[in-house]
Amino acid sequence: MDRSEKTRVRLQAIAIELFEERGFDEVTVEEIARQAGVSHMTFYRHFSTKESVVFDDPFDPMIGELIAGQDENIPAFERVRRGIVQALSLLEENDDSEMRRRIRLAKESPALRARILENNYRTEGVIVAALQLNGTSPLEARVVAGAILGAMTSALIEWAGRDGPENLRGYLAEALGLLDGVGASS
Amino acid sequence: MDRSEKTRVRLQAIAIELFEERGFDEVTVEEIARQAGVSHMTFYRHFSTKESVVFDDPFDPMIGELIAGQDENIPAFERVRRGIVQALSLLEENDDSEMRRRIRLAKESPALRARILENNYRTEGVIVAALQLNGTSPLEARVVAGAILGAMTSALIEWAGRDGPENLRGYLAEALGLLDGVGASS
DNA sequence: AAGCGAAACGTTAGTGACTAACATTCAAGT
DNA sequence: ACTTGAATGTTAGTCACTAACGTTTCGCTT
Repeated sequence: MDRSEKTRVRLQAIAIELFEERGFDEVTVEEIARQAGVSHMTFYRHFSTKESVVFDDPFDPMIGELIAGQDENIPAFERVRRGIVQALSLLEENDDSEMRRRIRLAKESPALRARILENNYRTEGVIVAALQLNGTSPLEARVVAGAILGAMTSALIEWAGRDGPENLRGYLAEALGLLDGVGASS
Repeated sequence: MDRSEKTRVRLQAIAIELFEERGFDEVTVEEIARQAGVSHMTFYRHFSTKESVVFDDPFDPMIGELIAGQDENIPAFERVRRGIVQALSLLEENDDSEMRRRIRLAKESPALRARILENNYRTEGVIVAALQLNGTSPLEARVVAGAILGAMTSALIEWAGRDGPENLRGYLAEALGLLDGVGASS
C-alpha cells in the first residue's frame, strides 16, 4: 500500500465515521481532510465528490455481458434477473457489515441516495443495451431494467435497515425471486 | 394571478428556456433572476432549489389511499399497479409537451434526475406503508414498490426521448402492462 | 388622499462544495 | 547528494444556498 492509497483509506475511514456520528450534511470536506492531516485538495484528488467517499462508481460492464449471454428464448425480465444473480454470485465475498454502514448513511441522506441512483442510471443503460442486442424493444428493455434495478435498490435499503445477520447476496436473490412470473407476455 | 404568482411563472419560464438553450449546469440562478428582473433571493423564495424550478414536489398521498383500497386478495404487485393506473386516470389532462420538455432536461442533467428520484423515494414510502396496512411483508412491499416506480420512471424517460405523439398516461399504462404476471407467488 | 400593515422583494454577508493554477514536498532511483 | 515524478499544499475563485435585515409595493382603513 503506497502513500496515495494509505491517504485514500484514511480519508475514507475518517469520513464514514464522522458521517455516522453527525450526519453527512453536518460534516465538511475541510474537516475530513483536516482530521486526516491533509488539505481539502487532496481529498478531491482521491474522491471526485463528497458523496463518492461513501459510494464510488462500480459501473460493471460484466453485467451487460452476462445479460447479453442469456438464452434469447426466455423473457427479457428473466434474462436480466438471471444475469444479475450470476453477477452477484461472482462478486467477491465483500464485508456485509461495511456495506450496511454505508447504506444506512444513504437512508439518512438524499445526497447519498442520489449517488446510488445515479450509478443505477448508468447500469440501466448497460442493461438496456444488452437487451436490445437480443431484439427486445426499447420500451420493454427500459421498463424491465428499471423495474429490476428499482427492486434491487429498495431491497438493499430494506436489508440495511435490519439488524439480522442476513447475507446480502442471498437477500437480493430472494428479493428478485419475489418478482417471479414477470414479463411472461414477451 | 397576483404579483407573486406572476413572478413565479416568469422565473420558471425563463429558467426552462435557458436550460434548454445551454444546459442546466451552464445557467446560474443569478442569471435566471436577472433576466426575470428580480434578485436571486426572490428566486429562492419561490423555488427551494435550482432543480425545483423544473420539478416540484407532488407527493401525492392519494396514491397511498388508492393502493390501500385495493382488494386484499390480489397480489401486492397488482394492487400497486392498479392503484397507480387509477391515480393516473384521475390526473388532470396535463400538457404532455410541457412535461416532455422537462424530462428531456433531466436526461441531460444528473442533478435533475436526482430530483425525480428523490420524489420517487418519498412516493415509495407511501406505497410501502399502504401495502403493509394490508399485511404485505416489509421486503415484498419495498421490492414491489421499487420495481414499479423504477419501471415507471424508466418508461417516462423513454417516452420523453421519442418524437411521436404518444399520450403519456397511455404510455405509462402500457409500460406497466409489460410487467404482467409479476408477483404471482403472493 | 393619507397612512398603515403585510407581503413581496432587495442587499449584504456568509458557508460550503468544488475547481484551476501554481508552488512545494516527498520518495525513490541514480 | 541529485533528479524526477508523484503526492500534496496554497491561494483564489465560482456557484448554490442561507440568514439577517432593510426597502418597496399594494390593498385597505380612516
